Amino acid sequence: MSTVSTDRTLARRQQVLDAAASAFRRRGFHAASMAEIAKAAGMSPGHIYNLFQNKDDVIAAIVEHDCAAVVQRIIDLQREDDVLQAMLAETHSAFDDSTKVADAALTLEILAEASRNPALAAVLQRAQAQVLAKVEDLIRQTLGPRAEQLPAAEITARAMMLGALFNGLTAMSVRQPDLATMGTEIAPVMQRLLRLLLTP
Amino acid sequence: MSTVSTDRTLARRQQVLDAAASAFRRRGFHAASMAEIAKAAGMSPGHIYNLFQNKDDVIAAIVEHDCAAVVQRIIDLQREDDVLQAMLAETHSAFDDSTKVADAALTLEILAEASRNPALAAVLQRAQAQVLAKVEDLIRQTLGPRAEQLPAAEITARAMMLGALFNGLTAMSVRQPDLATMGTEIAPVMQRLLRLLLTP
Amino acid sequence: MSTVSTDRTLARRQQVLDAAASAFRRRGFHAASMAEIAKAAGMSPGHIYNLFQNKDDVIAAIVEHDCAAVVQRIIDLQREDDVLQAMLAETHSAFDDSTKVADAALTLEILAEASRNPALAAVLQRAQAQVLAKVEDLIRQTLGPRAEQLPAAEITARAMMLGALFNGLTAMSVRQPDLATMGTEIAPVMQRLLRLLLTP
Amino acid sequence: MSTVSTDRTLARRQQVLDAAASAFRRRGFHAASMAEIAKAAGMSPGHIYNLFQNKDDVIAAIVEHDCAAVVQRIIDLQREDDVLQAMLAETHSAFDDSTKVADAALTLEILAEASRNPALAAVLQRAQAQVLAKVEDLIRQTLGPRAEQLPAAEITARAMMLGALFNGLTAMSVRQPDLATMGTEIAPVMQRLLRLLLTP
DNA sequence: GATGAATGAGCCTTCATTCAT
DNA sequence: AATGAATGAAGGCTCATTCAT
Repeated sequence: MSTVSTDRTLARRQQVLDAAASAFRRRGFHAASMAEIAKAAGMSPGHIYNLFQNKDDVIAAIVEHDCAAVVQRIIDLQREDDVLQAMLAETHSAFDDSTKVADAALTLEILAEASRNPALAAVLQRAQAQVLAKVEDLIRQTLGPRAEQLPAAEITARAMMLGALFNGLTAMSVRQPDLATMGTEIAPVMQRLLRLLLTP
Repeated sequence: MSTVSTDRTLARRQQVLDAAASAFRRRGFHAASMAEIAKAAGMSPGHIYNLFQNKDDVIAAIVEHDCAAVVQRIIDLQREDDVLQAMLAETHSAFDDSTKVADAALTLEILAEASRNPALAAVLQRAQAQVLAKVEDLIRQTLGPRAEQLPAAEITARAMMLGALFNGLTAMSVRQPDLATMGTEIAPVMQRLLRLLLTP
Repeated sequence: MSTVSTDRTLARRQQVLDAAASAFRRRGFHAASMAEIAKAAGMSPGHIYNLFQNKDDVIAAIVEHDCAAVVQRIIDLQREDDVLQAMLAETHSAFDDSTKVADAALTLEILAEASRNPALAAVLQRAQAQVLAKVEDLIRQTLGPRAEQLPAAEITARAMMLGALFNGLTAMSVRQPDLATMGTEIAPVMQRLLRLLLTP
Repeated sequence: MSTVSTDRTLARRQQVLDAAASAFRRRGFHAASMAEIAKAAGMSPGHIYNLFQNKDDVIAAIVEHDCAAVVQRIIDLQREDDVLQAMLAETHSAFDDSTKVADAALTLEILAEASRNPALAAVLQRAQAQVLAKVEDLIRQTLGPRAEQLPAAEITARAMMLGALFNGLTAMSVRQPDLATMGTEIAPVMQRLLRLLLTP
């Protein structure tokens, strides 16, 4: 593993990440084989080991990449006129959008894996720190001027609970897939919860 | 696989379930081998297959068993004077209690597995239906007489969000294990959320 | 293994033989498990080992039993007015009768097994000696008075070739199952071959 | 499993086929383990699965290879001055040649296997079609000019019975290995049968 | 940089057989 | 005589990883 990263190398890495993300989402982390990923990435299995240390290293890179995507989505959210409404829409798609459901599976598997793999846990925590900071930003924004009256710990706690809420919906989308059927009923309750976390 | 279950057979099954639950919690579902479980259960690998159809069947039995435990915990909760306080205590232990953290890993892995294993998904959904009903009971109780004024769908939605909240905390305990350090800060926010779900 | 054989024991043995023959025919010798046979025979797996030494011993007993059936069929044949026509009918059923086709599979498997299992080979050869003798009888009968003019070795050779012919048809029924479709075309050729072996 | 086959890959495949054929002949299809074959082929068990889909695929390849060998032997036969005499020699070797006897075991086992394994059955039937066609050629040749006067179905029927005869001898070589002792006696009868099938 | 042939440990599962009762 | 719980060796197969080229 050389530390120099030419453009070419970076592009090759990205090919692997794209292929792996797709394979992991489709088949799960354990079920997706390196051979399968290599094929989808248009290179030999051996070469993946020139770009990544091992399979765990690939998933770690994906976690970091996904984290960036989450951060970006929060940034997008900040630009919305009605943040709360936008979040509700997010809630719905967690159950309706099949892509999101597939994502849920991978997210859960990564969390499970991380709870037993310290290296992955470290990556996840670093990523989480970034997301948390961004969510705190968002909350400060929705709070408006009164944000300054609240202690930082309160903001952090709200951000955490917001995270718990969305992660929990991911879990529930597996536990109760038929949720989608009665999805509309959830909105008002979710709305009240969000308001409680986002407004003074 | 006989359908009759003598006391002896039941005890043997339980030995496997205990050994498997421990192994799954310690090493994960995929990493734990049947040989390992058999050894811990004090029997031969082959004999496990006289008691269970296969590895999936073992995890399914564990899911059902865990579901019963959750239902029981809710029943215990209903007997508490201050349900809300008891729930807050539950929240804390999710981060402090190392047993709970180990449980979290298994829970997440089961959810991930279920999202790609229809048989397990079915078991999980059946279990979930029971838990949901019980949580609705609990909510009706905390709502008191005004429960009758709320539509059933509202109660269900609250129960679901309560589930999401606790499942979300499980996920967050992996994402941010250092949460325990600042655990106390979370309590007030959690308390407000719970009150919103449990009171009129 | 006691050497005394009460009526009850004999009956129990027969139950096993019937169950085993059925299972072997249906699933093959290797694929049929002792547990499966025990169930079909209405007894425990363990008890089979009170009646037979092992799985090979069961198949050996079946071979002996089948041999007796073959001998009986030859005796029946001898009573026919037109032996040759009766044999032709036999030829047809080898392809048409699905029971016979299943038998063919077992016969072939037993032969394969015997070629590597000396004990089974011995049983098979003893059985074969009986069948051969009976076929020689049959040939002598069809030859009529002129049988005495032929050397014994000639009769034996004819009997052997008759055996080869029928065993060969068994093999061909696997190699070319579509034979049944054009079965009628074979009759005349078979008839000539049989006449060559059965008449002076 | 790539569809391209380099020389190297082809050679490796052949190593497996040789090792497997030997192991199957020596120990039988079910008794021979992939590990055993891999060792004899000078490679790891895992690598066999880069060259063949599974154990069945290996036996299928052997069947195809053996079929080609049979076809070749028929071609050789066609070049003989006295086809009938050459066939008689073939008959003898079926009992005398220990290689042939070992072959017999494998042949029988393959037939048994095929009768319960549709994929193998398909391979066998395709192979058989080729052999049958070649035998028909041979018969036409021995019939000489009069072949044209016979209907195609008659030729086919003769070819089939010829196949049955040789397959039957294979079976008989297991049923009655002592046949070799009196082998000479069989020749005249066999000769007459062959003449009946090969001449007008 | 890139290949892909090759490894080999390890997994789940089956099943003939035994033995305490 | 009869049970059936229990064994444990063995089997086919997968796959992350390596390394000669």
